[in-house]
This record gives sequence, C-alpha cells and structure tokens, in this order.
Amino acid sequence: MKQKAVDPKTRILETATRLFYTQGYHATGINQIIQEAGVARASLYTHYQSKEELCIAFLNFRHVYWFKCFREFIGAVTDPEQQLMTAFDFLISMNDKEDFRGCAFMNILSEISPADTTLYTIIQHHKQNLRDTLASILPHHTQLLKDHIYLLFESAMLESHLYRNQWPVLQAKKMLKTLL
Amino acid sequence: MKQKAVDPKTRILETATRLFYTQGYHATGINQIIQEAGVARASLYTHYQSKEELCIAFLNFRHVYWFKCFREFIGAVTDPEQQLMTAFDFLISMNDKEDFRGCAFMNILSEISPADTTLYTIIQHHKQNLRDTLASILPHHTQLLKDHIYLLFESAMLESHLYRNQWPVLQAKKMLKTLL
DNA sequence: TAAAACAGACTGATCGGTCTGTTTTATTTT
DNA sequence: AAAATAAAACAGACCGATCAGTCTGTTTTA
Repeated sequence: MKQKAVDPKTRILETATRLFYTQGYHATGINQIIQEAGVARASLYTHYQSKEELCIAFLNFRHVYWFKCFREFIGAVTDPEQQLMTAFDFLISMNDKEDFRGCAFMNILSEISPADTTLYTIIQHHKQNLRDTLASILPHHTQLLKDHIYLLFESAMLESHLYRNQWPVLQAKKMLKTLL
Repeated sequence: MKQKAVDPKTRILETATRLFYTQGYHATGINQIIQEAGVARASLYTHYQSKEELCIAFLNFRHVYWFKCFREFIGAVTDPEQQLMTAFDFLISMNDKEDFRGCAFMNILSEISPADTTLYTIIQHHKQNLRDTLASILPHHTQLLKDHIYLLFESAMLESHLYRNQWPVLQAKKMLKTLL
C-alpha cells in the first residue's frame, strides 16, 4: 500500500482526494485514509489540523488539477466555437477516466449545509471560475447565451454521473451546435 | 418534539426524510432520527430493517411527494408551452419552500457508489420518470429538444442549490422561451 | 388480552483527535 | 568521510463520543 516515492503529506492528500471523491466525505474515515496512504496517524494531524482542513485541501487540490486538465485539453484548438465543443469532449474523457463519478465539488455540496461557509464558498468559487472561463471563450455574446452554455455544461457533467452514460454530453454537444 | 397526531412509522419516515434531505444520509444518525421523531429505538427497527431500508423508504416517499406537488403545480395551466414555463416556476417555489436544498435524489447520489444498486436504481428511475413527464408535455417535438429542456430543468435545480439563488431558474426560463 | 410502542441497557465497531515514545531520515559539525 | 544532532515519520495506545443494530422488560393502546 505504501508508495514511498512521494512524501507523506502528498500521499495523504492524494489518498484523501481519491477516497473523498469516490466514497464521499462522511463515508470516508481517517483510519482508511492513513491506512491506504501508508502513513502514521500523527503524521496526518501534523500536516492537517482536522478532517475538515483535509477536505479543504482536497477541494483546492482538485480545483487546480481540474482546471489544469481542462485548459490543456481545450488549448489544443484555437477557434472559439471549436473550443467549446472540445470542452464537452473533455467531459467525455473525464467520465472515462474517472468512471462517471461526476463533479467532486457538487458531490461535496450535497453533503454539507450553508453553515459550512468555508467549504460552501470554495465550491461556489470553483464554479464561478468555470462560469467565467466558459464565458471568456465567447466574450462578445449575450449573457444569456453564456449562461446557457454553462448550464448545459453542468447538466452534461451531472447527468452523465447519474446515468453512468455519455449520452447527456453527446446530446449537449448537439444542443450547443444549434445555439452557436 | 413528539407530535403524536400521526403514528410512529409515519413520524420516523417524515423525520428521516427531513434529516436525510437537509443533512445528508451519512451525516444523519439513527439516534437523531428516533430522538426527533419521538420514537423508541425498537420501534424504528420493527418498521424498517436497517438504515438503508429507511433510506429506500425516504426516496420512495420523496418520489411520490415530489411528483404529486409537481403535477398539481403545472396542472394549473393547460397550454403545453405554458406548462413548461410553469414547471420552472415550480422550481422557484420549491427553492423558497425548501431553502435551496436542491434535489434529494442527486444529493443521495453523491453519497453512494454504483455498487449500491438498489439506491442507484431508484434514483435513476425517479429521473427517468421526470424526463418522460417533461417529454410528454411536447410529444411531437424532437428528442433533442426534449432532452434540451430536461437538461436545463436539471441544471436550474442543481445550480440554484449551489448559488442559493433563483438566477439559474430565471435564466433557464428565458432560454426555454428561445427554444419554443 | 394481545399487540404495539415505550425506555433504555448493551453490543462491538468505528468515529475524529491526542499523546507517548521509538525509529528513520536529513542536515550539520567535526 | 564520520560522528553528532535535529527534524520528521513511525507505530500504536488511548480518549470520549457515536455508530448501527439487538434485546429485555414495562407501559400504553386497541
């Protein structure tokens, strides 16, 4: 289970990322994390104050990772309209890669209440970031069209999770074509 | 806390429904349910075999309740296109009523894995039911348009949960207008 | 008088988190 | 290069609390 190639802090974060994402936050215990990370109990609490702190680190890590992958993926093309189409192809590739586990941020959102302001804010910021990123591809179009694309993108991601199938993304791509 | 007007089994289900929906499945313990339902521990396990059985009952109960409210709400109008607009108004009223807690089914979906086949199937069936219901309002339109409306409906519900704001629903209504 | 609901003790397991003390690793000084 | 030292990671006991679920026996209801 131990992969001593990387340092303990990284192993903890990567393990927590995988488990929080695939099992959920409350369904994942500290014991499982330290066990699968091959790390001492005390080491986890040296690097992260609490389970919630670890969740925050997970969301921040995931945020950076997701946008890095996203930008790389859509950066392969230059034409704006083609770039939007590629954005939906990105969803397809992520569904394949991560077995239709959906959006890590929306999954955590389902487990928390608005009283968890730190987590709630991180999730909102991530999505606002995505919204801005998509909007920036077609800067001269109406706000309504930008929102339209964003909503289709979101439901494509969430509904393919639900059905464990690419059809929502494929259909969303066709809808996008009618809008551009 | 006890509202002995209804029988224990109903109190358990209604309490579990409220707690699972507002706090999530794994974050809600049996102790809290029996306490807030004002019911004996043994009574819960006479009516429901396990916590998962209770979750199944919750989803089935919610399914019936949600569609009953939905049909009543949109049944107030007869014109198909107007009925679709009213469907989005229903989301607005539910957001107000339930404090932007989003979709009970998608929330549970975030907490489980495809291995939980029973729960997963119930959730998929609920959404397929919604998909069919929306599609039946405009039976003579293309499959693409039906899916389009469904995807907008879904993201309107989920994104208003995220932002705790009605704007996604209001924007989705405008998008719908451009599609009809 | 029988069924249902009650209170609450009890199980073993696990929860998140703290603490002690040992071993390993890395850096610095000789 | 070898020895000294400081920092990091280690194993694992331990904490009180809670978890889901079982069981006994009493009280209420029908």
